[in-house]
Amino acid sequence: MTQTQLGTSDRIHRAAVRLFATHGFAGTGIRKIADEAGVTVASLYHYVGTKEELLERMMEESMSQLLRPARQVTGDPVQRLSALVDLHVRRHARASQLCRVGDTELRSLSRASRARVLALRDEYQEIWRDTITAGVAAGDFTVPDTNLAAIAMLQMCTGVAHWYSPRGRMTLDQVSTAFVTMSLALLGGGAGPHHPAAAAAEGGGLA
Amino acid sequence: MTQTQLGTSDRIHRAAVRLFATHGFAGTGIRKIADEAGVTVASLYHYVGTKEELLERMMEESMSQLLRPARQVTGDPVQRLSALVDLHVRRHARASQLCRVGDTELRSLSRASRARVLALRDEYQEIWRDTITAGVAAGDFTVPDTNLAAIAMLQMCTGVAHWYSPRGRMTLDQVSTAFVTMSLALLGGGAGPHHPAAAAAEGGGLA
Amino acid sequence: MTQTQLGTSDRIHRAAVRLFATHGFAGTGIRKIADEAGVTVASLYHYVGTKEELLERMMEESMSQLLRPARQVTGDPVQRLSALVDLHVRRHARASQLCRVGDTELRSLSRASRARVLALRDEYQEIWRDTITAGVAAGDFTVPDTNLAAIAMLQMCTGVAHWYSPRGRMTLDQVSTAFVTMSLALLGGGAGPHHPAAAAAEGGGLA
Amino acid sequence: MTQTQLGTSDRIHRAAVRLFATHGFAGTGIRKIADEAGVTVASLYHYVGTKEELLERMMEESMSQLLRPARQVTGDPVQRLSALVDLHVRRHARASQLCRVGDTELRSLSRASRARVLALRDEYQEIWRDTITAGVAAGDFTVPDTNLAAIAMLQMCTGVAHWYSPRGRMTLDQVSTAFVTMSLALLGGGAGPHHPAAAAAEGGGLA
DNA sequence: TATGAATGAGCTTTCATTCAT
DNA sequence: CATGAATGAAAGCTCATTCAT
Repeated sequence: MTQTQLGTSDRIHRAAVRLFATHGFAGTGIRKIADEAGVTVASLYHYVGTKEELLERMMEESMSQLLRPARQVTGDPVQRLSALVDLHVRRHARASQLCRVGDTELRSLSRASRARVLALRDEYQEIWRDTITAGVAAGDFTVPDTNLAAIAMLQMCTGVAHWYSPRGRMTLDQVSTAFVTMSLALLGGGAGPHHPAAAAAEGGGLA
Repeated sequence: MTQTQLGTSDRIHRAAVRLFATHGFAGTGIRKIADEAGVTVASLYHYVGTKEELLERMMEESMSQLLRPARQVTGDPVQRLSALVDLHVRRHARASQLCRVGDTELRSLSRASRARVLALRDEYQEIWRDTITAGVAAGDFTVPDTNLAAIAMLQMCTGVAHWYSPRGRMTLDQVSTAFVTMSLALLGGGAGPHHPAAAAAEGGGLA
Repeated sequence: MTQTQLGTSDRIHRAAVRLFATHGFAGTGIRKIADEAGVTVASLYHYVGTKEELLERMMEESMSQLLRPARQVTGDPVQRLSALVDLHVRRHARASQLCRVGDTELRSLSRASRARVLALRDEYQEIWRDTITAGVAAGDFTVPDTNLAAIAMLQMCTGVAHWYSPRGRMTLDQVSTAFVTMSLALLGGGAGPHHPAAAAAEGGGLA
Repeated sequence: MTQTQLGTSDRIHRAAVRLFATHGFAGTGIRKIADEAGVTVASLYHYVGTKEELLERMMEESMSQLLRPARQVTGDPVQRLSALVDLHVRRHARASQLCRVGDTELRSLSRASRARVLALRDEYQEIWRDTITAGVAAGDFTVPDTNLAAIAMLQMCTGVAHWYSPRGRMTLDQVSTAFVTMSLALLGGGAGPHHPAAAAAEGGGLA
């Protein structure tokens, strides 16, 4: 019910995401996209413009949908870090194809739009870095190097997009919980009761 | 001075690695490879077979140079895990282009050679998994899920190939040490004195 | 005047027939076909598929246009044989280029479509063989070997495609009559009044 | 015993004949010829020169080995015609590959050497025509058109190269006899005792 | 809104040939 | 004698894109 009768433009975008994720931007022809979306090539150009424009929109969407919720994370460093991991993991599991494209195809963007996407990414990483820095300052975390830890954890959580399947061995909740646990461990803090899902499930108390 | 007079075949392969890493397999034309290597297109075909054969050789080399030393890691679980992280990080820092290709271009291989590379990769991951399992059994590690931990750590260490630069803020030794520390933390074990580089540095080994 | 405004696809096919007949399939480049047809190479591919598909269509058309009328030949063996020779000679004179391609380029077909064309050819030859066999049974023909005679006569009549010209010494009617005469002689029957053209000319048929 | 230790040049020529006959001149690469002959490409050039030179020698050999014995045929028209058919059929059966190349690849020759080969072919056809003309004058043959008969019969006999196999249903003697019989029938003369093989077998009398 | 037609530039690969050793 | 190396040209085919209708 949420989305009946997908619009033509959306159909094209979905097809493109699927194909870019599977074969890469350079490895995907617009003919294949049009076929997959069930439109003619000329129609494709009518709706979405250039192949690169398709990618640009995809990349910016990919990054901003990660960034927007991250901006609103609040709480103490442990809570914030947990929330960031949770958001990142869930999004990379649920929108894995889009996330994979976002991760891989920076190189395929024009200089101008690469800069735009990089700015978003930098802001996103900054949020992670700041959280860790705050946690270290508060004595919650102990890491060899703040920046390194941020990058390492981001990479670790991003990997989810490559293997998660809703039909897999673990539920998404379990996966997310595990990643929060591992992340907090990595940061030298105990794997406390701070997992957002757990918190939500419990009813919120610190316990 | 270390390597004078690179052979033509090697020059081609280096050029291909560089370009595949930067623009992807599909995004790289053989003309560009030939140009970069300083040979004509026809000469390129005299030395290497198809563009895909170029990739195949690259991928298999990439995986086996990771696998070979990993097979010979010994010691208790903590030592072994530390050594695996060290090897992985160092290789991804030193041969970052090749490693990036190895990571990204599985999709560009034919079914047959993809299977061959995947077999190597599976063996490699198995070594990590086994080490973690052993560490858990020995009481050294505590993880939410062994398999998940292995994948997560691999992903985390692989990321090094994307940002490490010899002219960066940290030396490779520092980077490696930091990753070992974070890995052991993630596994719930203390960051003891087991880092190979550290061990070598303090214990007064041969060199 | 007979055919105004040839379609693009037809222009391409005609050009291909002309060139394949003259230089052979392997000796003809698609660039030359496109030039000859007055289109760009890319346009050529918009209309026809592969170069091989061009040949396939040509070969099947070549054989079926020979086979279709042959299937409907009726009368006593002498009449039927005369009609077969007449049809074969006329077609090889009128569509000489297509027939030459049909004769020469079986080797250039893929296994699959070669089989398809060979099936048509076999059926065609079977009609000739059956006619001769019937004539022998009826006492009209005397040949050393039925199969040999069929092949020999086919080859003989096929040759017309190599030398006939509408501006030559003999009219097509004369050529056809001569081949019917020689064929019946070869078969040991008199060159009676059974030539289709002759019959039409004398008997005062419809036209 | 007749030919042990084939010379390199001969090996190359045989390979070329085989391949040209099967795939055509334009469809055969020199690399394949070299491979088939077991030499390097450079060696091939050392021994036989250009691909076109290879074809030229082949074509001229093909025609002159047909022409030379034909020049020496003697006897009355029936005997001569019978001998010509016998020679043509036997050669096209025994050297079928070379004959097929000779028949098909005139188009692949340069203008100059095509002229040379055509001169030989014209002389050869002239012998056939003269024989038929003489037979007609002598009252032995009756044909609608001398030239047409010559061409038709040549084409008919040439066909042998396309289907004869030493492991086939009929011996070469039988095939040749049948073609002589059919030829004489075509020419309106009885299938008398003039077949060369038969004559040789009998001991020569007219009977 | 929708599409068939059209195209220049590019793709990967093979071609016949030469030449230094 | 023999060969690996090298090459410009051409092969068949696909590319992303435009445009008239």
